[in-house]
Formats: sequence, structure tokens, C-alpha cells
Amino acid sequence: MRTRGGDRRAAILRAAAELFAARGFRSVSIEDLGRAVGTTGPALYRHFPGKEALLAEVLLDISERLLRQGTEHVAAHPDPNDALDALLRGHIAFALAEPALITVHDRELLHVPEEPRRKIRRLQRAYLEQWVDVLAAVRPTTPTPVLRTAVHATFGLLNSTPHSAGELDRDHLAELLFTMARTALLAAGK
Amino acid sequence: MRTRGGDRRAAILRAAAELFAARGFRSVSIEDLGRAVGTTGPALYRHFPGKEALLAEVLLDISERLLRQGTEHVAAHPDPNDALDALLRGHIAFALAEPALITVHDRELLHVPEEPRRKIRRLQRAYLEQWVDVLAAVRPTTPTPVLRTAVHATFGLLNSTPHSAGELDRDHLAELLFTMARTALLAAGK
DNA sequence: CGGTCCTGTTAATGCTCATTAACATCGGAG
DNA sequence: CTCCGATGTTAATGAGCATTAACAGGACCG
Repeated sequence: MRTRGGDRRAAILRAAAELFAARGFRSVSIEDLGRAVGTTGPALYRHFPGKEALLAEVLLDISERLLRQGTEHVAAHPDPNDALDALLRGHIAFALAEPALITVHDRELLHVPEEPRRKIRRLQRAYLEQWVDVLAAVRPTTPTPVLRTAVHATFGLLNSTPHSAGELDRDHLAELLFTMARTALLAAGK
Repeated sequence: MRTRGGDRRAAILRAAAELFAARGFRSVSIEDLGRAVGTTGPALYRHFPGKEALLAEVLLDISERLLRQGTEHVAAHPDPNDALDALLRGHIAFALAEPALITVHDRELLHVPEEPRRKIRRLQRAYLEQWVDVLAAVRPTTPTPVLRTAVHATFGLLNSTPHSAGELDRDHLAELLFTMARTALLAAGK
């Protein structure tokens, strides 16, 4: 029994993110995951060493994508104000496109085993430092701890997206989040 | 074996919030909860009908406290600008004082059984509507769905507190959050 | 005193679930 | 055509854990 694109694996990752976001890591069984991609539970072990490793890979993937996207945006915009806007729009686009990933991302890190968790944290920290560096260029007099905290808080604001079930259409929501986040971030610098 | 204050029950609720916040509902066993308050696991059943009911009570308590506090603040400030500031400061104080409660509050609702969940949601919605009403008085021309979403996003910002491990001291953090949230909220109204 | 409620304790009970075993099937390489 | 590796399937296995049973002591009330 072969899949056309050859990516049962990718399908599992996608389904896992969705299910973990909706019901929480511990409440999703291996059998649930198998069923979601049209196989039985144990088939999963042909693709991943175990349930926790699967979660780790989901989180690793998210963190890497965010960091890579951030790096690209920063590189593409020499002016820090432009870079900041690009970071904001990029993060918002990601959050709107992949609410499940965003949800899992800050909810389930706790269930990842020690070693991959360290790596994920490193990536998350690197992503955050990108923001801090850009922000520091815009607000040179504000102490770094303040900037770091402000960026953290901004992530909280942006990642609230999945909880705001569609009262607004995508574009208005994106615009609203952009405005709020940008003003909040700049207000943080005194 | 009697407890002096007679509140084994309250101790369990406190410990549960702490443990659920740190490790997640499903990862905390009845035995863990018992041990945390100096008894064995099953003793818990003398105070709560079960683990889910215990979680429900924790969340109910939080939601009620936030709503009550909000009501008081709104009642105490006829001017909507003052009321908004009071709501902000109140929420921030709560989040800083009880990071565990805040964490559990928006992470574990999913594990609460149907019936209490409805009640908790109603309280959360009522709390949110308090903010929306006050904000609407300050920004009369902004459509309600925008205000609602903005308040949601602001909660995301404020509740990020537990994740910002102490880079800043309490007072600076509170002030920073206040400034960011206030500007974001007001910027939302065009 | 004697009984009853309250709160604990330890020892079942049963279920869910991750993981592994043992056994198919199929497609492609030779 | 045949063999092998990749991928599935179903049936153990075993652990963890919520919940319940059965039993005990102490406080308070009469």
C-alpha cells in the first residue's frame, strides 16, 4: 500500500499538529493519529520512533520555519523600520495560515523530551533575538531586557489569533493585529 | 487527622493550579495532587467528585474572580478612560500575582467536562464584554467585532506574563504591560 | 460512654494506551 | 521471475492511573 506523493510522513505531521492543537498532546492516541491519515495506529512507528519524537518534530519544524522566515525578512530590509514591519507581517501571516501550529507551538513544548526541547528553545530564542535586534535599532536607548519582554508580550498578542474565532475576515484581522502589535512594540520604547 | 484551618480543600485547589500549570492536566496524577498537600491520592475524593471536577472548580474560581474584580473596577470609575485603566491594572495585578492560574486558565479549558465548561465560557465572555463595553465608550465609532478582537488580543498580550521569566522586576513589568496594552487597545480604534 | 460523620489509609479493579511482536503485501531492482 | 526493503495489519504486553472498596481513627453530640 503506497501513497502517491510518498508522504505519509508529511500527512502524519500535519494531522498531528491539527489534533494536538484541538485536543492536547496527551489526549490524542496513536490510534487517533493513524486513523487521521487512513492507517492504523502502529503504522506510525514506520515513520517516527514514538509519539514524543513526533511532537518534537512538529515543534522543530515550526521553530525552524519561523526563524528562517525571520532571517529572510531581516536580510531583505536594511532599514530597521521596514524589517520590523516585515517581521510583523510575516508572523501574522504564519499565525493566520497555521493556527494549529501556533497553538501547539506554545502549548506543548512541555511534553517534548529533554534533548529536542533544548534545540527548540534555542531556535525560539534565536527568533526572538532577531526581533530584539531589529527593535533595538529602532529604539536604541531602551534597555535590552525591556525589549525582550516587549517582544514576548507581542508574541502573546499575535498568537492570540487562534482564540479569536472568525469575528473578522482575514484581512481586517491581519491589519488590526499589525496595528496593535506595532504600536505596542514602539510604545514599549518609552 | 485534621487540618488546623480546616481547608484541605483550598490547599488542594491551590496545589492543583500550580501543578496543572507546570506539567499539564493530563500529566498530573491524583497521587501527585495528594502528595502535594500531604495526603495520599484517594483522599482527594473526600473533597471533589473527581479530577475533572477539580479542574473545573479551579477554572470557575479564576473566571469568577476576574469577572467580580472587573465589575468592581467598572463600577468604581464612571469615566470610561479611568475604568479602562482600572481594568488593565487589575488584570495585570492578577496575572503577576497568580501566573499559575492565568496559565491554567487558557490552557486547560479543553479538559473540563461539557457542563461546567459552558459556565466558565459564559463567565469569560461576560468579562470580555465588560472590557468591550468600556472600550466602546472610549471609541464609539469602532465596530464591536473589532473591539472584541482587540480585547482578545490584549488578553493574549497580558497573559504572556508567565512566559516572561523575570527579566524585569515586578513593577517595571507591570508598567510595561500597562503601556503596551493601553496603546494597543486605543490604536485598535482607528 | 456510644454512635455517627468526616477524613484518611491501603488494596483492588478496570481501562486506556504506547510500544513491540509476528506476520502480510507490494513494488521495484537484479 | 524472485528477492528485499518499505510499509501495513492484528494481536500481545505492560505500565500508568482514575476510581472504588473496605476498613480505621478521631471529634463532636447526645
